[in-house]
Amino acid sequence: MSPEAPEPGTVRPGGRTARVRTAVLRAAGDTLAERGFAHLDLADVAHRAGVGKTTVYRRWGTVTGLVADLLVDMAEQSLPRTETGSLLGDLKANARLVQRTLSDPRQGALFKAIIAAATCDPRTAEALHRFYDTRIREWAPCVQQAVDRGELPRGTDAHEVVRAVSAPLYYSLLAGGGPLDEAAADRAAQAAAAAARAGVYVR
Amino acid sequence: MSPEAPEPGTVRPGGRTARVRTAVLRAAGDTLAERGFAHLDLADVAHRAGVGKTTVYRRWGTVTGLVADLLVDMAEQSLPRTETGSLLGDLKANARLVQRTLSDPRQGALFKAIIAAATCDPRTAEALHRFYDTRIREWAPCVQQAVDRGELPRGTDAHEVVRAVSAPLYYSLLAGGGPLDEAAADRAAQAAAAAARAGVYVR
DNA sequence: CCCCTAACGGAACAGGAGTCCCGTTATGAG
DNA sequence: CTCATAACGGGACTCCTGTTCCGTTAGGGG
Repeated sequence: MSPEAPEPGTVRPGGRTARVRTAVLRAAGDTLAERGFAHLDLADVAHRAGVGKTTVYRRWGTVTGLVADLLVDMAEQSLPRTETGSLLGDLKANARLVQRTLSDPRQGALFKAIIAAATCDPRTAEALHRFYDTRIREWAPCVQQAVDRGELPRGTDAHEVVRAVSAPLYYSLLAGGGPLDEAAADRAAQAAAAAARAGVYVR
Repeated sequence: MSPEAPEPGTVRPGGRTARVRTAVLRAAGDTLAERGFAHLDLADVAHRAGVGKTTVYRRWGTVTGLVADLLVDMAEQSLPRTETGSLLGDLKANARLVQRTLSDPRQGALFKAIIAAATCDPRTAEALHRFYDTRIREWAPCVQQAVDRGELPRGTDAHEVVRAVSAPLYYSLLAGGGPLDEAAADRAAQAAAAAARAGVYVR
């Protein structure tokens, strides 16, 4: 993201730099959620963060660059999954977590903006992939446990199952078609479980 | 879309106006696929279309407005679905159609750009919803036929099943995770069929 | 075929996003 | 504590996106 890598001297990630990063990323998230990707002005972000405009342009350069860094930050704060003991219970918990996130006005708008940014820039897309990878890795074990318990066929691709839970919820967010409520979340979980039991995700 | 509705005089949708619209929408699709949503300049679109810059700004105003009109145009040209006689065959045909569209460099990039535009503007989002609605309405009958044949439980929501086929393919396009090949298309179709057979989409 | 005017086109204009320059602050090594 | 310098901040500057003005072209009713 930073335009030029500092070669000669020492890097200084201490105090001020970290504080600026935190403030800017926070302001970026807020502004992105409110105004959306298209109407985002880096000068506005800088003003909100109480930081010089030049600083934002120097460290992140573009809107997509800023979003990419925001995603790295978001991936670091992954919440632990809950365990219910059954495959369907775990998948429903995951589905409802995603559903609540996307339904929330701020978070939903933020994700829309992030997705928009990712479609416009390869680096940001890569950051988004890594973000989802982190989330999926967190939830995959509950599928693997179901395989071990004999609830699902051997060789089931755990990651594919977890992705299958999220997919219809994101589709609702972006393409419309039905409200994004708990019923939709439960349907997503049940559909993924049914397909997995039928052996669709055996690799 | 048009900034102001002409009230007093007569509207003239004839010859020249239609020609300009066609040329501009074509140029918009090309430019959108090549440069993406973020780096789209309406002046560039106008130049490609061999049309005055002022005309584009007057009729469409913004990038999102132009994309919205492009979606109306795309929805009008919906291709007829194929019929294979079995539920899984029909769903696979649908899945592969979507997969081929999204895999194609031009079409894939175009859809990414359109989705980005839709996340930035409510009107464009509405146009995108209508577009998918058109497509889903086209394919829903094959699910309904399966219900009538007794392949699926009564009361199955045909639209939900069709959406379930597309969802994972769009998820792959936007969030990554696995190649967007024929195997992925077949998996999407099989998963939707399995979930539908299990009664997940009974309303 | 003629005329009114909807719609288009060129060019000048204005506003704002992003860049550059240079002085100031504060980090962290010695 | 001191100093070299990484990192920040303010403000002027540039260029490009979008607007406005007005003259020109062509659709379609009479």
